[in-house]
Amino acid sequence: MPEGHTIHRLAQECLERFAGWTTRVGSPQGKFADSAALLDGAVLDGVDAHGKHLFLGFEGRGWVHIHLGLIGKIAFDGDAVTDTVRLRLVGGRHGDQAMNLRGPAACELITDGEKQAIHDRLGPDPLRAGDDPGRAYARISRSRISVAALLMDQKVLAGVGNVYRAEVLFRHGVDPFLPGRALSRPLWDAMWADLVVLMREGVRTNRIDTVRPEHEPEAMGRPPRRDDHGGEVYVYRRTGQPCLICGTEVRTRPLANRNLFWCPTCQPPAPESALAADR
DNA sequence: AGCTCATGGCGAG
DNA sequence: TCGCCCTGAGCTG
Repeated sequence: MPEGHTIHRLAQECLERFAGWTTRVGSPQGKFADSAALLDGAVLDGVDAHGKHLFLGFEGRGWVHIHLGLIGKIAFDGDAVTDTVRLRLVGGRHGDQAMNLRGPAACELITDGEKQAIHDRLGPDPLRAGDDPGRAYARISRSRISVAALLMDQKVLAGVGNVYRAEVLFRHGVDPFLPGRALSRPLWDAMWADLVVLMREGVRTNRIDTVRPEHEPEAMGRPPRRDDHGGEVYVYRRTGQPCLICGTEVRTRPLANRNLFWCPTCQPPAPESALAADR
C-alpha cells in the first residue's frame, strides 16, 4: 500500500474531509487512547506529508504523526470499527466523515519541534513542491553504496519505496548495483524529474503505473496483463517473467531485507557495479 | 488453524 | 545483518 504517493493522497483526503471542523478522536484498539483523549473535540486545522510520514494538525494541541510502515492502512467512510483500529476520527461539516487507521508503525502526538525534527532527518520528496534534488545528489554522489539502496534510504530521498525504486531504475536503464558515486548528475536529474511525474500521477490515480504506452502489452502484440497489486509495472514482482521490452527474464535478489527486481539486459552492469559496497 | 508474505523502518549485536 | 513490530490476504493443511 504505502509509498509516498499514498501518504500525500491521504493527507489531501484528510484535509478535504475534516479540516476546519471539530473532530471526535478515539482509539478503539487502545494504544493511542491517552493522546486521543487529549485531542477529542479539537479542530483539525492542517495536514502535511513528507515522504511516507503523515501529519494531522489539531489546533493548539499539536500534530498526530502517522507512519504506516509496511502493513498500516487508512480507510474512510463505512469501514467497520474493529478492535485493531488504532486511531479513529469522526467529523467534517456534517459530522458524518470517518477515518480508521490500522497497523501503523507510528501513531503519536508530537509538538511542532518534534515535527520539524522529522522533516530535518528526511531527504527531499519529489512530491513536495520546491524540494531540491541536489540535496539528494550530494549524498548519492559521495556514496559507494548501490543506487538501489540509496533510493530506499529516506534520509537521502523521501517517499520512494520498493516499487518506485525498481521502476525508476528500469525506466532509466540503470543497473541497481551501480554505486551512487558513479551516477551522473544529468542522469539523476532525469530520474528525479521522472519520479515527480510518476508519483504525482500515483497521487491522482491511487496506484503505481510506470509502463509507457508504447510498451503496453497490447502495443507490443502480447496478451493484456493484470497485476495483482493494481498497477502496470515493468519489473516489480515480475520475477521470471519476460521483460516487457526485451523479453529477458526479470531477476530478483534480496538487498537490505527487501526484494529487488531488475532486467539484466535493459539495466546492464557498468564496470563500477562490481564494486558497490553492499552487493 | 497455521504459515508466508507484503509498496517500512527501527534497534540490538 | 538480523529480529522484531504492526495487520490482513492468500495460500496450505
